[in-house]
Amino acid sequence: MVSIRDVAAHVGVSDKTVSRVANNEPNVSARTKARVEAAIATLGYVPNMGARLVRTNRSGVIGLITDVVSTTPNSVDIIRGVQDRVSAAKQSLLIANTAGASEIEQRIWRTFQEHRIDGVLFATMYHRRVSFVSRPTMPTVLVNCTAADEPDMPAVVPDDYEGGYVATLRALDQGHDRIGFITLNPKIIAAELRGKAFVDAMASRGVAIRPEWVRAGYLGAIGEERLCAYDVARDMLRATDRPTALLTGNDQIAMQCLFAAQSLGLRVPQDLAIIGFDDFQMISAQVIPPLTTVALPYYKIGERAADRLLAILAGDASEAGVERLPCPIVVRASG
Amino acid sequence: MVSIRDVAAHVGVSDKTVSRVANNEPNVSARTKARVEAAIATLGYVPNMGARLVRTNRSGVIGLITDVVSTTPNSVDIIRGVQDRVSAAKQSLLIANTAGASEIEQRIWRTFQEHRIDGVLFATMYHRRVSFVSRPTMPTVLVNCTAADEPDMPAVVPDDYEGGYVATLRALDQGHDRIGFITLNPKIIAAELRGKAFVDAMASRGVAIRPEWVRAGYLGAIGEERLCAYDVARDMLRATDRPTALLTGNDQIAMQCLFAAQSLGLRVPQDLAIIGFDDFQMISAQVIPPLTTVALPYYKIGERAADRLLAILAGDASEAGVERLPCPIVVRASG
DNA sequence: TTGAAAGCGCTAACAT
DNA sequence: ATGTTAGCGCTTTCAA
Repeated sequence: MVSIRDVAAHVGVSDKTVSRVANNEPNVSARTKARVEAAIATLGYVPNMGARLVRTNRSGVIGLITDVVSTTPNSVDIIRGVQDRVSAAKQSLLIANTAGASEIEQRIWRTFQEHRIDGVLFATMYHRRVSFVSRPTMPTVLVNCTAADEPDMPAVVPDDYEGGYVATLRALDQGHDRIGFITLNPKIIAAELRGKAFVDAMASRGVAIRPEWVRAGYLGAIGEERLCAYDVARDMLRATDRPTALLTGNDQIAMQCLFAAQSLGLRVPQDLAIIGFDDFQMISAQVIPPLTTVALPYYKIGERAADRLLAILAGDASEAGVERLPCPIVVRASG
Repeated sequence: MVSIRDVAAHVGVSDKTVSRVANNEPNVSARTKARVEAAIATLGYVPNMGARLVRTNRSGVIGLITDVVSTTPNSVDIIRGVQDRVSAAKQSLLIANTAGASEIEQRIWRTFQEHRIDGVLFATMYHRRVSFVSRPTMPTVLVNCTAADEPDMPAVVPDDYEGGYVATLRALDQGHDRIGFITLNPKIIAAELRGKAFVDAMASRGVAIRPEWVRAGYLGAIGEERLCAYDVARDMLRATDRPTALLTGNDQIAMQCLFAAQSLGLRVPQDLAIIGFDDFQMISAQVIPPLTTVALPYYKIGERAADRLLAILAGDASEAGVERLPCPIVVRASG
């Protein structure tokens, strides 16, 4: 590989001059600069980040840890958002995932140290609280999660409360007063927040909540749940005394509600309004009828998290605490 | 950061001895080795890959380029497969995506060179042919794609022909002889291969193909297609002379067929069998009824691609050519 | 504006 | 079995 020295020799200047040009430093005459740039181009010189790291102790690399599980491929948008911002800042992204196992997590932290990562983004695939075995030694921003023990740790999460509120208001504004809610596993933070928002929003309009119309769409513990929304929805909708609108914990639940409604001869949205959550477009946009749903702003979450980490690396001390991003409602045809 | 020299001083040996221990090289007495290891642990020494790279010209990093587009988040499994194999080999993964834009692709190749990547995996999110602006300078394995100009370039792709054949046989074996096919954009390689398989499999049993029952489920050019399978399926199924089984280009098409069937009062699979493709579980497993579908072996594709690249890096010259991985059929309830 | 010297953390190639 | 010397490609520091 051609090194800075080859370029220097080719032009007849010192290494340092080439270094200056390569790093866009001042104090190089326009003429020299042009000659060096020409040589760089003809020789195909590409700087060696490893060598640079050895001197500067800055790798130009940001690490991204995810806990991705095979069945939840939606939040790749987080990664896209991160990537776009990181590469705009001329940094690179080293990615690793824990697959949920903490021994793997240990290995990853080590790998990151070996590469002298500048900072870390720790992303979870659903909004939850995490606790660290050992506190990360490098600047870290949490993505889609918050730290159980350290509330001040920088984090970017969706505003699930707001999203739940907006969804409920949508149903209310459409004139519904018989509103059901088929939820996620209620132990998940997102479910908790959205549930609270549902209660508050209903109360704000003085509409009563019917407890028998609020049921979980999943069975089983976190990470091992099985979708049962179809049966739950059929059960709820078969009665003559039934809801006319259904809020749901995510688009998969909403999809099963669609099937349930159709199986009972109920037209959506005329006989029953259905509102999804997540805006997982592969489902929400392609189901019949397409879903009105609340979007989880994954791409923006990734962007913000990356920007905040970059700010911290640039020495901005003000970047502490949890940031909540709004969840805009996407109106399609289902409710 | 603590360096090899600190460890050496702490134990009272030379740098090189510590280096030997850190790299598991022979010719260190058990006693010295133990003492060095103890010092490494207490001082918290972590080797600096950058420095190592400068000497050895091996970064221990593999680059993964994807062309991921926001609407197709399924093939993340490729990434998981790659990651698992790469980290098993104690290498790291640098990820970047082109978002389809070739100027970005240029920048990425450069970034990879800056980090003196050992090798590259070039992954596409749907099976297609790619052509390179400039031939990659480092060892490369193609993932889910083949090179337009260089048939010998190592590549790992799904065996779409086999998958299409198996799907057709499934319908045939269930006793159907009125089989329709709602396809992907026919310009996509996968569609072409599966289409050929459909023709061949039907011929192998002497069952005639009805051209009016073979129609595209998408409208528009590659990358901008709009799903129209619902309308197409309804059109096909409304006639008295209608197919009793529907093969589909992917699970989204199959899902829309499900809605179409239900809207016409057709029961699946009793009145109409539907077979998906991809086994995108978020849909295939959660639709009512769950889909019988052909699985795209994304995880395995990732694993194999990584293994082949690692083999090449280890000096194995035999790793050339395209490898096709079987697409197993996953039998659920729809057909 | 430019360059010379030194050294970052590590390992290759030799000694010993 | 262990150590010495040199140098990878780069930047820092200081001098010219």
